Amino acid sequence: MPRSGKEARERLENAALTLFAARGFDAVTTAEIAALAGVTERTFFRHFPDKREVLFDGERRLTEWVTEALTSVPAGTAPWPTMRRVVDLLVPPLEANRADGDRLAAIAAATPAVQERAAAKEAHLIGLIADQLTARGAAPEEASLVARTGWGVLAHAIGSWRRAPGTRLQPHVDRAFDLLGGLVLGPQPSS
Amino acid sequence: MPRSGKEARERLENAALTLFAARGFDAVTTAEIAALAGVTERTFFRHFPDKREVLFDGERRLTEWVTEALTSVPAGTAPWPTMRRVVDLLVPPLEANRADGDRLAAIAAATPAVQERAAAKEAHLIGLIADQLTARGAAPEEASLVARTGWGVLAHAIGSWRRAPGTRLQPHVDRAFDLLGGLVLGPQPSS
DNA sequence: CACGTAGTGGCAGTCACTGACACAACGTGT
DNA sequence: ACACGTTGTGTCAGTGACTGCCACTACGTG
Repeated sequence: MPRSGKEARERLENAALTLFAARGFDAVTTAEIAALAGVTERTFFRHFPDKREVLFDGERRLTEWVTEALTSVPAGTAPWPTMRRVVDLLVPPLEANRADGDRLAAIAAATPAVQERAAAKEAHLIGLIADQLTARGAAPEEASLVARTGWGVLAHAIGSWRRAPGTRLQPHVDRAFDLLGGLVLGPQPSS
Repeated sequence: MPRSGKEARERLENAALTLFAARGFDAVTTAEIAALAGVTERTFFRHFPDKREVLFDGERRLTEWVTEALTSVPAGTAPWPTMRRVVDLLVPPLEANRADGDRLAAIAAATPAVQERAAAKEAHLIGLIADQLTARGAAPEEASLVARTGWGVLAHAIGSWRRAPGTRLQPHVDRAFDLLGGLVLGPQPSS
């Protein structure tokens, strides 16, 4: 009885998150998720390519935020300032969806398989940023390094933000960028 | 008939690499690998926790190289110069084992599951470096950022090294570090 | 009211991976 | 020479993620 197709997908997602929260990712079977959502296991795999992907449904927006941030930066801006601006633009949506991020981080911390998927998504996103920077005129080599480093700074900032409850993300981002600048400049290697 | 236990493991690894090279990772079953190695499928899983891990057996040495490099840096050295030195020390072993790295990269490029595992291993290694930097007296926040960024530079250098056949790794590393320094310094953001 | 389409159920099957038990090869001590 | 613990292995049954195939049912459109 296909009401709209999207309803089933949402029921599946809710069922999965509920069960994962209650018993952990590994102790839940896809059949159970489907049963709680009122559909068949087969239908689960019609909406999600695999069991882990249910957790990353909200992360699709992250890609959109990144793309939107990139297009909003004036053309002609150099790669590194562009990346810095993109990170700043990502702060508001990330703060607004902290709950989702925390939930995913909690499950990932307890589930290697989920951790792997998260790491792969991150790597993929870095590649996407590098491609878009290149499309904006940056040298490919430079774009890749900027994307890696800039995202690394953001990821680091998010990490310390998560470990400091009650704080805002932006200061962590600023501190991380400042720290990076100080490191690369400060202790000048003699070689 | 346990000759030494290690023999079987090596036969399994060779069998797996042979089959993967011939037909691709996904088209090979663990039963086939075991059969070619002259053992049972069960024995395969006694030597390797899962199918993908056969590919990363050589990567165990990477962790050792990193640890050795870190311990060889004189105590008291600041985090960022330490990281820079570690990367330099990793160049020789990485160059010596380029074939292994290329083989793994080729399979990973064609197999998402292997790519995921590689990304996860990289993330884990970054965490390990951060921990060891912290143990050497660095502030945890600084250690984490240094490990992320330094490894990012190395990964980027390895990437361009792979795309430039016949070149040495060290120049790519030097160029990446210089490029990073120029970026962070050069175009000073007005904000 | 016929008709194409999208979403679903049902089913059989593959494959990665695990637990439990029994057995064979070795090393060691007596 | 013999008992014994250890280690590596074979065998078997089982779970669970994931897929292909076919039939069916709701729905929108003309």
